Amino acid sequence: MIKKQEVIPSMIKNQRLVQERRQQIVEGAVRLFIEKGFHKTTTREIARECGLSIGTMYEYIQSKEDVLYLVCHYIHSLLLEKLHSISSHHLTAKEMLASSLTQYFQIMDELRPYVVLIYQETKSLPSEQMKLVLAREEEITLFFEQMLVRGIEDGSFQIPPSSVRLTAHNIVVLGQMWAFRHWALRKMYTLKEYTEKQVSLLMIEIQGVRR
Amino acid sequence: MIKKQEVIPSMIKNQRLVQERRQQIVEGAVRLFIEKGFHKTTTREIARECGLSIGTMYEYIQSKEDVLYLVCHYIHSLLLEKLHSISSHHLTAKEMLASSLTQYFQIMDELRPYVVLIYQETKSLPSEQMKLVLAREEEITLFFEQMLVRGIEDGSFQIPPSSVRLTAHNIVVLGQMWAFRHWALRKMYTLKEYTEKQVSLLMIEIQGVRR
Amino acid sequence: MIKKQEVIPSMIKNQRLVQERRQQIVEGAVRLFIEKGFHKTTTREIARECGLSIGTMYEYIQSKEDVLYLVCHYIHSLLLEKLHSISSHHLTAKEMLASSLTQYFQIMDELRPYVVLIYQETKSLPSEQMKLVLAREEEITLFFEQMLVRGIEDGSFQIPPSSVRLTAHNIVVLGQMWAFRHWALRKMYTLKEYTEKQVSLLMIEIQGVRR
Amino acid sequence: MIKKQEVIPSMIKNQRLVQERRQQIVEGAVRLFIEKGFHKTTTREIARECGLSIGTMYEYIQSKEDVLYLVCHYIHSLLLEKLHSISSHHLTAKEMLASSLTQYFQIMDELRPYVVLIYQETKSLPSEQMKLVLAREEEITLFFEQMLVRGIEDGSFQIPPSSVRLTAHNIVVLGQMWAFRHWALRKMYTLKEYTEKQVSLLMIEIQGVRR
DNA sequence: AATGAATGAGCATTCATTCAT
DNA sequence: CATGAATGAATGCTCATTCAT
Repeated sequence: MIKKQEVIPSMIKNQRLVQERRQQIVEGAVRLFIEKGFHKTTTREIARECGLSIGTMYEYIQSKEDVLYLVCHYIHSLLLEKLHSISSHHLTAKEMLASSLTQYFQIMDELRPYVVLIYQETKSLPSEQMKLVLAREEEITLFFEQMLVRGIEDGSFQIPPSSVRLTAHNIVVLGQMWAFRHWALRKMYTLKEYTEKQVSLLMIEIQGVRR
Repeated sequence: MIKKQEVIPSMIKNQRLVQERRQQIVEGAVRLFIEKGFHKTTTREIARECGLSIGTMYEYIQSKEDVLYLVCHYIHSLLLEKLHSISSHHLTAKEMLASSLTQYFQIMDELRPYVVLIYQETKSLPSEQMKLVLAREEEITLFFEQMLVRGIEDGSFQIPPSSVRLTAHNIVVLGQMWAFRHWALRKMYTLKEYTEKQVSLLMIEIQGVRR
Repeated sequence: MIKKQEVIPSMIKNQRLVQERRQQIVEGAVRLFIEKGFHKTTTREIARECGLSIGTMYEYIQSKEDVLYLVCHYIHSLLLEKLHSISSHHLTAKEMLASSLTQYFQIMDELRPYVVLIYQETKSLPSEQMKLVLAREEEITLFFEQMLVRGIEDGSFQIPPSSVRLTAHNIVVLGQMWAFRHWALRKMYTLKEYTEKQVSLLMIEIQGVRR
Repeated sequence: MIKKQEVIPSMIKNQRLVQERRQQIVEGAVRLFIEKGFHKTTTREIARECGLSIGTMYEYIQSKEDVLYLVCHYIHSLLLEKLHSISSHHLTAKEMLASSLTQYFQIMDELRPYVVLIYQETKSLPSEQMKLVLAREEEITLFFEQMLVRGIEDGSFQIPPSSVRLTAHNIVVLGQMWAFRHWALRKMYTLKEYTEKQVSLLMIEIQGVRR
């Protein structure tokens, strides 16, 4: 599911090296993109930041947009990895979901600048790569959707089938919201407070009261 | 509330002319920004699109970022105007809110590209202007917050005071979500379905079940 | 016939200025192209040579290839202009042709570097512009073709119709040859000697001996 | 006469290997140069096309210009080889020349893209190598010059000594013209027609009518 | 002898902004 | 007030060549 679908060609043959150098590039670029945005970051800056010469960097990518794609891919990988490592050895489906949500909100807090970056720069990708990134974004939704489906199947949740996906979207968005509205939310709530309130709301939605 | 807080100096004295020309600029720019984004739009294109010469345009702004600020300001004006014109001659606070939410979702649908633009380009503003734009964004939240407060005061809603603002944020975000996740949501829901489900969820939140 | 078919768009509105500046560009570029060839000349060098800033130069052209096109166009204009100003107030068609040939060879000598440039760089043009340049090249052939036709019509020349165009091509090429084989020819012949011999040969061809 | 005048140093000692690899390089490069020109072909492309690594290729050349020189040398070798293999077991000098001319025109047709390449890219050679290439070009002229001299000596041809070399040049150029003016000539003549007309013209020149 | 990763000077081109008219 | 020609620093990207392995 988190398959590394590398669509970007490289001039370099040694695949191990390609992986390694691209990791370097991504790590340098992500810092800069967060700090000043994709458009205001120059390829020269990226090269300097990741310790490669401009020429060498271009042996591993084809265009500046490729760097953005690699960065988005990397962020989604981080996110999906953390998501899938969520511990779920709980007894009831309800408990498991609540715990997952809490952990998800925690992740959103940790990756706050990354989440904002994805939100703001995905649109700068060439359409082909944008599609791939959006597909990965949907994977996150799918993660929660499947969790919900399991709860429905064992009778724990009462969400009508037509609402399952929307509920998953709501979960995802209310989590990301902590990142992209942080400028406002932080003035009133701590992560803990925010998490408690939103999880509580989502649990109501999931238990199907009045739906 | 929708006070035109003009922070942008102009070379031109005649204030009526300044208003008029800036409206021209905004209307041209917004089309282009939606189509190709702020960074990929050139000042020349903006001038051409709004029927001014590049020189004349610069008599009314100081930098390209000013245009972005004017555009953001304009979008928020549109939004706030529509929001404040929401009809509210209903009997109960509950009914009034439900109707407002429905109308708000309708507005989000109409202004979809504008909402997305605000989401993606606000970060390109100089920090001073970004603050002003975010303040206007909070005004939208405030609109719903006040509506909730009225409902609480007359006993219709049971939201703990500490959650009022968050609920307002939730309303705003679940509305904007129809715009910025439209690429995924449109595959499953019509605006009507989306509105019904989300309004229903928000009404539960507001009526304070298990909170 | 020497119609200035300007196909190259410019950012500048004032057409007189466009003409003037392009003339500047062409005059600078032609010197450099002759000296070092099209590919080894940089746009910065062209700008410097013609006294424009690089930015200003690009207001009058769209690409480096455009400069090459303008240069080719200019050279053909020079050539065609000189060709059409060939005096031809002679009595017989035969005399007129001989004189024209002599003057044509004289022109080829004067424009030697230009002729070589056209020969070597036309292929670097985008195909659309190459076609236009080749069409102008054919105009030169046409010039002699028409002269031959007139001589045939009044009975002075005995060239079969199917050979008229080839004869015109031969005239043109034997003239250009003085330019592009000059490195070898100059070792043995002066322009005068070369002209006499080739004109004499061409006159035989035209008088149709054994054809 | 077709002596391989190797002026290009190599890192490799084994001369047989040097010959072999350079042949590989030339065969790859000539295809690319014809297709897209010398300047628009990259060394990487040449290496790929000839099946060598870029590093290996550079063991056998010193610069990209060296490849161009090798290519020019190769083309001249092809040309001179074909030229010298022209069958000449005819009786009279006149017949022999006519046959040679016909076969030469045939060769020019076969090698059309090569001839054009030489015409357009020789100027890109460093002057030292350009001289060598031009010397080989003169060898072609010399081939015909010698044929003419033999005809003069046995009384078959009546060309004044001062015109022999020019006549040889004319032969060479009228042959090459079929290649470099093919874009125009092909519209009116087949190779056969072209050959007949030009050979006929050249035979007049050689038989010295009115000279 | 072969390889291919690394280099960075250099290139064509863009574009926000200015300012003389 | 309006115009649009002029500017040049800055940008993304290329590619011939080298050299450690």
